[in-house]
Amino acid sequence: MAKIDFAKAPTLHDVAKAAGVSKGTASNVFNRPDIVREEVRERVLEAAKSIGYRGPDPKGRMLSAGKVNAIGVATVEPLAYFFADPYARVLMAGITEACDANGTGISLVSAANEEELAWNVHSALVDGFILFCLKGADRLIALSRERQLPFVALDFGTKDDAMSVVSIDNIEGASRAARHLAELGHRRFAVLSMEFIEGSYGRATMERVNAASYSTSRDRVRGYFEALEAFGIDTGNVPIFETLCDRETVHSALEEIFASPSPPTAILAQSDRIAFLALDWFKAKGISVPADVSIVGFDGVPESATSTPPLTTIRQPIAEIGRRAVRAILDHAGETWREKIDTELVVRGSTAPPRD
Amino acid sequence: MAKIDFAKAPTLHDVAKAAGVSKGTASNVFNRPDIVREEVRERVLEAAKSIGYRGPDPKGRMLSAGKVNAIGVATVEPLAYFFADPYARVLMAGITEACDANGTGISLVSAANEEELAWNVHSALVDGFILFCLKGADRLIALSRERQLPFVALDFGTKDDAMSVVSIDNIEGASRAARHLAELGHRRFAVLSMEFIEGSYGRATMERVNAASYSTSRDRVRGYFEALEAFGIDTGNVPIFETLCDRETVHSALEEIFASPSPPTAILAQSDRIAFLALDWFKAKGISVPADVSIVGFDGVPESATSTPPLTTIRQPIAEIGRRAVRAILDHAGETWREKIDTELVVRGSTAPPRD
DNA sequence: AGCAAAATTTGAACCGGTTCAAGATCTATG
DNA sequence: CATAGATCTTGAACCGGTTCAAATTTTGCT
Repeated sequence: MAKIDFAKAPTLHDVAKAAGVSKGTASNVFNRPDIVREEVRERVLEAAKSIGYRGPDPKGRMLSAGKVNAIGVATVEPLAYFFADPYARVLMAGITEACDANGTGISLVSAANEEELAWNVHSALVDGFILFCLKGADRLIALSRERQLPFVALDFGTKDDAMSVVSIDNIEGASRAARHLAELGHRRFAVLSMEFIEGSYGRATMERVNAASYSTSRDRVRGYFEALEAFGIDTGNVPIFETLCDRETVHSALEEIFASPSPPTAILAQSDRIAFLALDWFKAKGISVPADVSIVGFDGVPESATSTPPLTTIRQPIAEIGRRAVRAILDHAGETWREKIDTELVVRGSTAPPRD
Repeated sequence: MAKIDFAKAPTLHDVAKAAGVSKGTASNVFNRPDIVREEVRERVLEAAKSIGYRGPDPKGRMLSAGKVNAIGVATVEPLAYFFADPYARVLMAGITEACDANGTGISLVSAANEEELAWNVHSALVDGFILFCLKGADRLIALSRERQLPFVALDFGTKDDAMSVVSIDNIEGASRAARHLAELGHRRFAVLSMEFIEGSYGRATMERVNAASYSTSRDRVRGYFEALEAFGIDTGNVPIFETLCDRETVHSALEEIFASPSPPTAILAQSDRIAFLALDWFKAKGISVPADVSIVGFDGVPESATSTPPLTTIRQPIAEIGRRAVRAILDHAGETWREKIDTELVVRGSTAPPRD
């Protein structure tokens, strides 16, 4: 195995010396060749070639430029999350697209444990962060603040105004979902929500909803109820079940919901993932969707188009969110940029009028 | 919108001045706090806090350290490819896992057009590259060489010895596939290959195979034939069809293959993707797999487990390849590191004895 | 108190470039 | 031929840290 000595790489200074010019001129040869006399330019280029210099090292350029031309996408999940989760993937597609168009690089920063995350956020070579907030958003935000770089949080409801955010209108989206079902004639509902408070699940009261630390879940409930009330439905009777978006909590919520003497004919699921888990449960129980019960999801991940049945859902323009986040960093670094993007109801096969 | 002035961020120098110590001491406070007298340490920390200094800027650290603690994953596809392609995703999962474990960051570098790619490779702030070679591998390799950083190419057959490579044994893997079919009793085969030469497709002669610029395709053919010959099968009669891994070229190859008076009972597909396209075609034609014809893929992407029927395939340890590539950069920078990883036959539902 | 060893702190050099005011050289014109 | 103006080149300052030999301060002991 030939050992190559990467350390001895020649520097601009070496080139300048070899060509008998100043460092400044040598620098110009590579960055503004037009202002250097042709003869000198060629001499420098030749010298560079002869000593094996391939152009300015980005490390040096970066320091003096003060920027690295890359943005970091940060999350609390392990790095692999970016490539595994459907929502994350579509989002990243949008982010990468916008970065590509701008010649900006992307660094993935994350870490399973708190300490490493702090280090990673503090030491990432980036010009700004896009915070992919799931759990642990607060920590992530605090760390980003410390880093004193522009950052934008994604779709994360927070009361914190002093922060850039690109998000969707959860209330509006949720109310679209509920309105759709109500218009189909449904009158008995149940809500399958994401966590209101980290780690909690089970039947939730409206107090808990209002005390939510995750405003996304809270807003979606509000949106649902707003629409239902417009149809004269007593939302006090609509059960809300908090889940961890996993099989166990979703299924046990459904057990409880359908143990009722007058079970709902329509389910409002706060995410597609929850909806898919519900579809599994219905299938296992021999409950037919949408004949026996309708369900609408939220997010509009690609899989929602191909599930059985295809899922009626509220589509977030996920990729667009990614693109806008990049633009927010690139074009609005330094300001507090807040932007809300519209959602869209996508009617597919999981909703139909109630059996009556 | 409050405009925050990110430019005025205080530097280590400011802190030192404010605390009345030298820059060197201030630096030590953050990097080797133990060697600084407690009283001084606290004075510096206090000064830092009071002027809003949050710790050393990684840009500066990086320059003097000479390394950035991140590796670049480069490909010629647009960035979004990393999040879209199943093979890429599994690979990235492996890469990220290894990086995570090492506290190393990941930068994605790519570009659709040649010029930008060159710029991106030259200016990426990384300590080394993993080259995700698909098309355009040569350019990518040339660029990486120029950058004079350690790099390792992935699963890319090349005659070039002066380069680190982590790859699988294509000959061995392919021969496993063929042997499996031969052992089931098949005697009439056809090969659906990937490109031998960029952009070409259609029936291929053995000359073309041997002249392949993509050695992966070539080696797989060699592996197939090696195994078949061991069963006394005359490989001269086994048709090889080069495809672009897309619907059109795969389907037209199959049209031609099955137009024969004695069509094959077994198909050797050089990638799962090709195999999936073939499954589509068989389904459309009412040809039953594996009753009428058997097919084995190559790669073992996750989808192969859930296709209809589930695909018998040669599983590459894709994630492991990613992990090893990271280790190669991290542990063997500077040497020419070459490593071959074993494949594994995964028997599922797309192969059965021939109808006879 | 006196002195050597141990513990800290300093200051300059360096990492690899970019930038720009000032100086040097060249060109064109009267 | 002199000179203003245009064109190049230089050299020093700067980007934000780290490092280490040398200088300084403390500490431990007699």
